[in-house]
Amino acid sequence: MGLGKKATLVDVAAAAGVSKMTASRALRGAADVSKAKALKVRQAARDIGYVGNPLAASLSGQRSDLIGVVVPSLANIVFADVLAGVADGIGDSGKQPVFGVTDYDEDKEYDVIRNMLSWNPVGLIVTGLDQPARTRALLAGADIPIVQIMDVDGDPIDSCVGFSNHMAGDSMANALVQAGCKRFAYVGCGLDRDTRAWKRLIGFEAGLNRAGLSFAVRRIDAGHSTASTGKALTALVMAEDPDIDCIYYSNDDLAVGGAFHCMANDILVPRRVTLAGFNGLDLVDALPVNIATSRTPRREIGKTAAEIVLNSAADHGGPRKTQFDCLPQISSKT
Amino acid sequence: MGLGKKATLVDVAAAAGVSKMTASRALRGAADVSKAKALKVRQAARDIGYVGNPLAASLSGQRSDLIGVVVPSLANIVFADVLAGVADGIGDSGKQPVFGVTDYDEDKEYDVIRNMLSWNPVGLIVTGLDQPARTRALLAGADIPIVQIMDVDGDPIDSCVGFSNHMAGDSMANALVQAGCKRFAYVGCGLDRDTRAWKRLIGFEAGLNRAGLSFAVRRIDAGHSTASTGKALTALVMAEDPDIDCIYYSNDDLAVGGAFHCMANDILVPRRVTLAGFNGLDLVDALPVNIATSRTPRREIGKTAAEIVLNSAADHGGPRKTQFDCLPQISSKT
DNA sequence: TATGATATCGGTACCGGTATCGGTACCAAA
DNA sequence: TTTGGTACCGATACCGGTACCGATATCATA
Repeated sequence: MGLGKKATLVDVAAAAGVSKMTASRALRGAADVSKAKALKVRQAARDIGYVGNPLAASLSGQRSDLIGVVVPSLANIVFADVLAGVADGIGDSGKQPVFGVTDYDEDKEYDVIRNMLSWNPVGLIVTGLDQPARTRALLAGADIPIVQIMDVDGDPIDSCVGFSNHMAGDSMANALVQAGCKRFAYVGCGLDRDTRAWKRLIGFEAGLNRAGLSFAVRRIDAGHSTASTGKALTALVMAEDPDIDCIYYSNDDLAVGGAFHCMANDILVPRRVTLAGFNGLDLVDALPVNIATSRTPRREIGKTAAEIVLNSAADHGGPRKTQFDCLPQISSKT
Repeated sequence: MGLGKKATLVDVAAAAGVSKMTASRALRGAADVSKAKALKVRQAARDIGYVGNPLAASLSGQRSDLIGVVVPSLANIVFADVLAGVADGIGDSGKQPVFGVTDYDEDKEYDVIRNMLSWNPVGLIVTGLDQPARTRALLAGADIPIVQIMDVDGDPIDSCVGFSNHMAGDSMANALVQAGCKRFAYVGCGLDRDTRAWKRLIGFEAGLNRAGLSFAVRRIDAGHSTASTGKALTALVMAEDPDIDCIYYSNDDLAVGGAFHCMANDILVPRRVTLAGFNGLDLVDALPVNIATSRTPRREIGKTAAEIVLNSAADHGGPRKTQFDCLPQISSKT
């Protein structure tokens, strides 16, 4: 198995006939190394297959090339897109993303962040703006760039990039009222944990209120946001109040389930009932019926966040705040 | 920001009035420490908020508490489930999972694995059995447990846990033939990269051949496996050969798109045409029409893989191979 | 020729832990 | 009292890099 020890920097140095220190500098592309020796070192490194030990480098240099990314869940495609965006933004900068998942659990989030911090990354990207105080303190205490994403409704610790969930809900309500919807229901899952979905709900209600309306039915469930639960909850809601002509869901997964319920029961969408979700999943585009949604710029968010981390080494211009739009996409009832 | 230096082991040791070494032992719960001092050390650590530096520990101890997990994509819920299973299997063992994504790219896979190895993890879980030679060499050279997952059709480097894609395809073909399907089409995406999907196709064809049948149409596309592409490709296939009465997809995402196409065009499923996917997504259960699928034990796979890594420290009983079943789920045409 | 500046290098001291091994202290057996 | 064993503890040497600073060589300028 482990055929001999791995090559270290001293091996490279020996092979190149220079000191360990010069080898280190050459490999890192630092200045103050003559072209000739730099070349020789790189050659030697390649010859003996030197890989480098990030552990030692980080321990010594106080900094690693890691960028921590903390998301609440991987079961939601949305965050996969965010991660892809981050990878995009990192590009070939030599940095490397590491992921942490919190399952929407504050304690787990704290642990994950603390753990990430102990690997002294160059920066941290965390989902959401509403961490509890001790987590905020932890984040604020680490003097590396912190970028909070997916939300701008609140007080960022450092930088933040996202969209306003409140406004997204509000403008969706407007659009639906404009489209002629009269009797509204809400279906959501896991709102106790997901403060962003909660903000959308509040925003939506604000929009309704402004039009003199309010929810006829509100069904907030503890289950997972899946098509199955969306289907089941939709059945419940429509049984409870058959006159409902619009249902707003906390996200597209549930809304798709609602669409399935309608299809299975020959309820015309959107003519008879309008369904509105959130995120703008690809799935929604393919659906045989039209349901409303708001496309979230998740990939762009990930990319921008990564760029902020990368740049904040250079520009010490303090925190940056980037806000994207998140407008409703909706087809008329006809 | 960075208020003073972080507490280190020597601080703890000083506070507890013992040597650095004793503090280290006490904190790790090692033997050879008196109850009294161990208690004092732990107390001191808590008092000054000592966190510990995994970088230093790994560098010194030759071993970190990381478990690397390499998956091809996060855009596919399947791997999110695998990751969840891994987290499950790790439990509170103190180990920590780190993820790497390859995008089905061999070079990227090599890089990701090499990088992970350099953090000397306790073990590696990688997707698939068909890595190119240099990647296999890399893996084999690292003397830590390697667990290859999601596939058993081939020659594992060390341990492996998964199911037979070949058999899954074969038995699905059988089931569909039994159900009365006569004229078959295949729709798949990214087969050049995803060798497991390829194996399913081969297995499926073997099953068909045994029944004296073969594909009337085969549509292999380079796009991504999404409902949208599934929908589009289904339209193409059915236009090309209107007599098709069964379509096998490389996975559920595409199959769901196919279902959407049929719903939008009033094509009865499964009466007129039977659709078969792969993975057993939750989405499929909620769908208003019945489509066939094979439920993959992805969560169990992740969990088992993690357990193998965890245990292989103890039992040096060599590689383990765990094979799950992956049987077709299909409803009759009536 | 002496002097100072500039470009390159190497020695050494860490970074924050862990492994190793050589003491002590203490108690039972000889 | 001596001997031997056990339980516990600490000094020291690393792990594999990087930061810092002093040393050397070369070359232009005085």
